[in-house]
Amino acid sequence: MAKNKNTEQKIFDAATELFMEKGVDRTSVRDIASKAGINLALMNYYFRSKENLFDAIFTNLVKENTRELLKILDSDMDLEEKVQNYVNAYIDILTSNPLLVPFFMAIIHRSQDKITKMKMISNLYGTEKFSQQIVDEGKKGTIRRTDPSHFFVDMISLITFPFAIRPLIMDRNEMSAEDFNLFIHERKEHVTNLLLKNMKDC
Amino acid sequence: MAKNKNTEQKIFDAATELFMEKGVDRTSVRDIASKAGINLALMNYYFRSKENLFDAIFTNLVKENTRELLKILDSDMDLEEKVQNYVNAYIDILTSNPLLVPFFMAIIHRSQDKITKMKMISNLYGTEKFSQQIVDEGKKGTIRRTDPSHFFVDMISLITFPFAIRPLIMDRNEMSAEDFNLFIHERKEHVTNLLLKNMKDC
DNA sequence: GAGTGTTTAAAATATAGTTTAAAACAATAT
DNA sequence: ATATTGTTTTAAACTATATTTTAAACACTC
Repeated sequence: MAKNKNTEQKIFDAATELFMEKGVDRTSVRDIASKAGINLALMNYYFRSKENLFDAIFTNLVKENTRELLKILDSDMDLEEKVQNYVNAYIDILTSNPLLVPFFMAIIHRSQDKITKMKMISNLYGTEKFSQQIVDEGKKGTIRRTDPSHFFVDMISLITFPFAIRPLIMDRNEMSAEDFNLFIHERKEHVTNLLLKNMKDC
Repeated sequence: MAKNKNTEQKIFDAATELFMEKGVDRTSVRDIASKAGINLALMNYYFRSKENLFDAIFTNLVKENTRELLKILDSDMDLEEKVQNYVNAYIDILTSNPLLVPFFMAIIHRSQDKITKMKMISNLYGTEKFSQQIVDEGKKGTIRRTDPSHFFVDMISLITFPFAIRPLIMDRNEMSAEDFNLFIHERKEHVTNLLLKNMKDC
């Protein structure tokens, strides 16, 4: 840990951790200040309010975690390779930060009014190009005709949902954090197969 | 005697709505009182505390919404019919109360410590009997050998996740609430097919 | 050492959940 | 019909904590 991180960054980091762990509403600015080792009022000095700080953190998290995924969707790989890459990359991202999904879920539920936030997560979603590719390959006959919106929802559901219910899965199957990661790792191939098999006629 | 049942129920109902809509932590007891049209102190009179009220509501919601699903899983249908019934029943329940999933997600994230709550949701999960059935039919050769825990996660993910991101789906595809219901209705068959097809060799 | 940006301490607001004490009510026994 | 009792409701107070604002202290640069 770099020891002279500037104060703004310390606040930002501490808040990020706390928001993800305990949820925005159960994190007080005192918690943030004390975790960052700074005075209470500094949060206000750097980010006018808690809500503002939250916005900054949220925007940052979305940017950090979508770039790679969108690049894959927009690339020129064929569908099969693309799905495979997307699933792997997405699961890798989430494995290295298992709280990302519950955090986003909470935000969707929490700030339905704030369309802006919605739009940002929404971009995690399929691009036009990807949808078109599914339609095209359906017409060409390389794959079964598939509704892109259902396909996309399937894919995201299968990838992300296990992280949303991670505590339940771990509890029920008596898994450690490592066990869970193993389980999730298995899902890379499992989900890819499930999705691709469904696209093929048979 | 009739009147007090009324008040208690009014509090219970108002709180249920608010908790599901805005989340537990963003709902104040004053909100509840005003929505229920009762005095602030009555909440404490009937349910000792907000957390207590929350527990009561939560327990009730779980009970209400799992009974039918567990009955299906424990029934003597063959696997194919069972999956079909489960998917349909689950989607019907969620369609008639689209906030159920986000609410449960929030709880999982919110009260990871409270094991009891975990266990309750956990029972939404596959029963032993169902898992065994998957293993058995795999051995018999009626279906491909399938890992029950992955299968179950797949099934729940595909059913419930769309509700967790409902605002996003609606926003992105410019859907009204009705459109969304239609989309979800389509998923009954879609998800069933996806799951069943994957269990067959081909 | 004046001026700048940064940090601290403390006061002022605001809102949360909970508790109290007494009034209003309903049912029943006198 | 009235007094007694237990239940339900009310308004206000209490306690705790969250958030925002203000002003002063510090430290660095020019």
